[in-house]
Amino acid sequence: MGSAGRRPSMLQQNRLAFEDSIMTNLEKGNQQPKGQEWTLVQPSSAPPTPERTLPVYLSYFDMLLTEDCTWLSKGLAERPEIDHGLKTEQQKEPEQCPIVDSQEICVPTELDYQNGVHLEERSLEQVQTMVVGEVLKEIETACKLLNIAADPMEWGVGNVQKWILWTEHQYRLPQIGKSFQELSGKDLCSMSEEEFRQRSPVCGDILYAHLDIWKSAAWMKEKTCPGDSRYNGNTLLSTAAPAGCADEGWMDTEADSSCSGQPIHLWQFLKELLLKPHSYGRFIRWLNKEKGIFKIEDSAQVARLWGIRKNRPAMNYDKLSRSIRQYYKKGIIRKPDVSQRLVYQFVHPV
DNA sequence: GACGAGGAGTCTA
DNA sequence: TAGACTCCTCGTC
Repeated sequence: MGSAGRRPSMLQQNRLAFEDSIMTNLEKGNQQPKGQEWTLVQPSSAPPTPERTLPVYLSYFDMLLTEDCTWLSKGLAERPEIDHGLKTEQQKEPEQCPIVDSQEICVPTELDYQNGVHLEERSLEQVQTMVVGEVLKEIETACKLLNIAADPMEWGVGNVQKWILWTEHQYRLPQIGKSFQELSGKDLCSMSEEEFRQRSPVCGDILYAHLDIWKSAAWMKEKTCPGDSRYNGNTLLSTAAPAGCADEGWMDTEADSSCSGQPIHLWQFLKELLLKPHSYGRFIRWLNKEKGIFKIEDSAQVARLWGIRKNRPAMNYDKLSRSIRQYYKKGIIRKPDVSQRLVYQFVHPV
């Protein structure tokens, strides 16, 4: 990767190695477990669901790689007169390259326009960069949700189980947590793919691939200069404040538990879920964000996520709702004026 | 049956 | 000790 004649910096080399790792493992992670069938996920305007995030990324990648990039490079080679048009278009939409330094990755040089191969490489880089950014955001979200470190080497036995439970849930893998009981993050990281397969013949290799993505992300983070934000689609790799601390207005100033380092409260957790409608909108969503009114769409899933977060496998909605009702007295949550089932309201939305 | 409300005891950081 | 978990009863839809 990278244009000829320019020597990549150390940071670039790290980034490229990381991208390779991500792309390789995404393909592995996209495999379906033996005996299970995944429905084909078509790239569409619909937001990725939690269960299908990686397949969606890969579908986008496949589509762009096999169709768009080929068409683009061929077309440009044959019709040099449209080159400038493309350049203008790319400059118009920098948000399509949301992660990396635009000078180095997003904006092709004149030489690139004269060489379709180079352009194809750059298009591939852009797609990879986009995919990597989304994966990093996913990891960041998971870290917040599970309250675990981004680096698997730092995980204790409980954290490993949380991560496995989350991965099972996220990618609809069969239950394999028992096969990896009493393993710390270090133990997990020292295992080979073969050892993963031995512990879980059905999807050990997939779990290994997902772990490798996390390891790669942690490695990249370690190599990245403090404060460098070129990879933080939000903030995973930045030493600045976490993403949730700055965006989305009133919610994050209080709700994001990762900002405070304090044990998370249920009301904070609910706000965190509400903050990620693209991931959890099917489970919990705003009815009226200004008034703080929200509805739990899938009570079992919300309870399950809360149970994972708090390491309470026996959590259910009955218990979760009891905790919510405790907030009535404290003036944190109440039932809306027009009471509806599974609908609650934050007392102080602003 | 699922959900909502609330009492009361227990656990845990 | 506060907050959350757990179990329980009772009422409503």
